Amino acid sequence: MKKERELYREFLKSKDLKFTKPRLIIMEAVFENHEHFNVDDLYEQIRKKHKNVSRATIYRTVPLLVESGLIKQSLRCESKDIYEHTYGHENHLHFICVNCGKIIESGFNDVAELINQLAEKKKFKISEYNLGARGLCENCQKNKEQS
Amino acid sequence: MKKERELYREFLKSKDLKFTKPRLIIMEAVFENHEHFNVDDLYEQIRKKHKNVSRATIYRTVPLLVESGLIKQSLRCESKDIYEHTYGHENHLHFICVNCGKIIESGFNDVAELINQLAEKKKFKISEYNLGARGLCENCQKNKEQS
DNA sequence: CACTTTAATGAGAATGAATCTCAACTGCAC
DNA sequence: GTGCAGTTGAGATTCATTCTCATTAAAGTG
Repeated sequence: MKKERELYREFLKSKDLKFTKPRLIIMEAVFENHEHFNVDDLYEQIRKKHKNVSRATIYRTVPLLVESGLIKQSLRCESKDIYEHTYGHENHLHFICVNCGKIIESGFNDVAELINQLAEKKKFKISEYNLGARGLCENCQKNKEQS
Repeated sequence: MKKERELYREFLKSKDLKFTKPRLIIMEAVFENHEHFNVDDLYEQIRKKHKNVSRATIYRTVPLLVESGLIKQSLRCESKDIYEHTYGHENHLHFICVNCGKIIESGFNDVAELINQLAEKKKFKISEYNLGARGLCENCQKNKEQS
């Protein structure tokens, strides 16, 4: 958390943006818990402690966190944008259960390299990539069988 | 197109759904041109020939085409859901230019297998997966350098 | 520390993609 | 052809996200 905070502060400074209270509160909330979140959940979480941080500010701050490289946008889930931590986390693959919304992660090594090779061939400059699969998690498979 | 149509008809029958004129018009429009589309573009395209097909019907029909396996949902682009053909097309990777919206495709062989292996480990049943990268296409890289 | 400038914030309004409603319509089985 | 359940069109509605604007607060300067 300490390091994230310093990186964030430096990022803001480099962009001539102010290190404000709401921006700090939101950043701390992001790194407090989950590795995946959407703005709505984040808003609820922040509201428990800070009644006066508005949705708009969260929507304005999350893209800053993305630009700073601390988090990245992930696949959508239930028609909401979701985000995940990147700082200190390896690239990974998401298995998203279409029934219960559960997100299962799985590491991989080779895919990143493959993608980079292909991008180079197409002269495409990657800023971010996503790899995700939708389907049913173990539990939901069992439940479906029964019914 | 013939085969798509037959597959679609069979699919509808198997689900006790009717093979209606709007469902045919929409399906034909989908396979007429693009391999990538969003509902808005599809609506405009259909409107040129058929003034009385409504947006709602397109929004209702596209999920049927997905369920039938003829198309699948792809990564979002410019805050709209986009879809791509699957029938007769191999799996591929998308490079999406965040500047001009261009979608560049690239084939791959190994990723699918890797994903399936990982899914099996996690006992996850995949119905569909996506692999996409955002960044800048060749043109937009050049333009950015100049300005 | 007070001052000044300029960006950032909160609250609610606005936007826009996607979904829903419901009366009118149409496949299709008989 | 008849009947009926599933479909449709049009517009209303929803809901995530973005915008507006008056108010507030960083943070450099003297």
